Amino acid sequence: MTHSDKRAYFFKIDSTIKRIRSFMQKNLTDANIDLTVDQWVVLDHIVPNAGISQNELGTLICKDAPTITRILDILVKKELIVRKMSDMDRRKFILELTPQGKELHKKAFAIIANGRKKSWENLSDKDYDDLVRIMDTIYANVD
Amino acid sequence: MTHSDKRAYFFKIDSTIKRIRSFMQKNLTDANIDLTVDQWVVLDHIVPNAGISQNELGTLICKDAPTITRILDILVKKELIVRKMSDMDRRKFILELTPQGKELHKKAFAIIANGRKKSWENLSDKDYDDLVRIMDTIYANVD
DNA sequence: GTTCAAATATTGTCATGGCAACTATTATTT
DNA sequence: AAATAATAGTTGCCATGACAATATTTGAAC
Repeated sequence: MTHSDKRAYFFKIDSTIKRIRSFMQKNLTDANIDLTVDQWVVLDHIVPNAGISQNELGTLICKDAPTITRILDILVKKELIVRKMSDMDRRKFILELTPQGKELHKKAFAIIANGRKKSWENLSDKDYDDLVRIMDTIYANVD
Repeated sequence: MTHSDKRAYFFKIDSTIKRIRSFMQKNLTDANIDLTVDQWVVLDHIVPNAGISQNELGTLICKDAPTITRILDILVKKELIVRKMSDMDRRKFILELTPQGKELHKKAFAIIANGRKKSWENLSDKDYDDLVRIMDTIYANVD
């Protein structure tokens, strides 16, 4: 890798991820879905993990505890999820989607899936494997 | 690309970039350099572009005008850069590093260069080319 | 030359992210 | 059992990012 290449790679990834986020956000907004991309990520990870705690959710989606708290506050206010006290451990909350939450998740999923498809056009399965390997390698290098 | 792969790629990139940023930040902080990663990026792009305007800088590093304004406010307060009025166009500022700014940039550069090297271990030139191509393709897809 | 449109920068609001401090609860140690 | 440590979650502060609104200045149209 040349010197100038080394300079650019953080910035390259950073600007691309910002652009993808903005694209996904626009798709959601255009579909009249009142969710940010991060709120979507949270919703989408509660669905297959009903009853998950806030900490577990944070670990799962790489967000720290304060960020989880604040996103959940918003989702509760929007009546998309509920925090239930855990009987086992009264420090914990049990997270679940409301009926409206499930409905909105379903609607948003179609939009997001379409966005993922469009954003990956002209790229192959091997590209995907390479991307994952490169991301995982960097992740391990900076751990 | 399989369904489950499609689901994961935004999140994969997002969490990796967060980790890289945190790694670079720790390197700076450990070296007693009072700069955030984004403040570093701004400084580092004024150096080879002395006299650049705020808008041009924003375009260069993919940050919007308000973000540039606020990061520059901080850098001015830290006495690392100065905003000079443009004689050609009184709407514009001309950005330059102070002597302290140049000194800190030099010190930070060594830290960042080392971090880049470490973060890219076990990856090849071809990996870099692939990463850039994939990022550019996605960027174009969502444009 | 005045009017209108565009460009530059700033400010405001809200969402997210990192960090530290804090409360409440549970687990461990003795 | 009491003291201590660890865990779960919240709140505060500041930096960044997206978006909208604004002021100032410049450029274009007439």
